[in-house]
Amino acid sequence: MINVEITDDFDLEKIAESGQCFRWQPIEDGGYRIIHRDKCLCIWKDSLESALTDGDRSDAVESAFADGDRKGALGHADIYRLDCTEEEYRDIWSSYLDMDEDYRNIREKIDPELDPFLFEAAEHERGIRILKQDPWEALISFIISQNRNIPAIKASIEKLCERAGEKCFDSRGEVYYTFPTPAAIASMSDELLAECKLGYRDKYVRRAAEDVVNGSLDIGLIDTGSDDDVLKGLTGLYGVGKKVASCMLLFGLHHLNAFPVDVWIKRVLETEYSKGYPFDDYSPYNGVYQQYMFAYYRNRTEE
DNA sequence: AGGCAGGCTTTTA
DNA sequence: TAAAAGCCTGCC
Repeated sequence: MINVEITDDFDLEKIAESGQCFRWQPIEDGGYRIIHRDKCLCIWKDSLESALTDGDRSDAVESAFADGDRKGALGHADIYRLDCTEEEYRDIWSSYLDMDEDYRNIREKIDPELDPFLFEAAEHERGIRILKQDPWEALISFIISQNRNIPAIKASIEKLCERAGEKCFDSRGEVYYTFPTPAAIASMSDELLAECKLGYRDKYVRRAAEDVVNGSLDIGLIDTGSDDDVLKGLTGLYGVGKKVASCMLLFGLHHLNAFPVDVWIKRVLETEYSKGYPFDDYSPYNGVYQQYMFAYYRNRTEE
């Protein structure tokens, strides 16, 4: 168990509810269990007070930033408790959580006078980050996502993992399943795949898995060339249109300028930006702002 | 070539 | 019953 000090925008619940990841699970004491590749992390936000009284803080706390001490001294800092080693945090989780990116800086580029809607959205959704998820998992997850709401997506993905993923145990002894490899999905029977309730998308998922197994799709080589080239390559896949390809770009390949347009964002563009959206002004962070608007508009209209 | 209608599985609200 | 982080096919 380690403590990590985070000074940048970072909100576990907002990330979990943002719709970019589908396997973050709320656990006891307001924490979350995160599965990434074959690893599992339990993370809790601690109050600064409890961390201070909990033994020697200076030894226990690892700064999330190279200049964390300076930022921590100026602004506020939060302490998080993670059930991993310092090495695992440095090598895996800090990268997965995109801790090298300064989201506060990205957020503060928004001019409240020029773009009050985006400013309001970003203020409201402050704490969202763009995770560096496994590309294969992101591709399949967003193929599954099409024409379904988020609870339904989560249910299908969890069923898929239970049936074809690897069974593991977290630090609390709870079971978790890894996201299935292409080979594991390709070898599923029709009956087993049908149990995941993918509907008409099951053939897309199976095809993607088969394409990787037979070598016609190399996930490691997808991200080569210009953004347009990568997008073109992705939309060539069966069941992958512009929207799913954009999600793969943003959430699987971490192109922060990718801008997925789904039914919610379409409404935002129609109602709030009928005279056009200034993509050029927001490059290369269009995808980050998209996440603020997506979450904000969705939360607001679901009230 | 590019656009549009219709169909598609199942869950959620 | 309509809508859901859409896409494919067939047709024009």
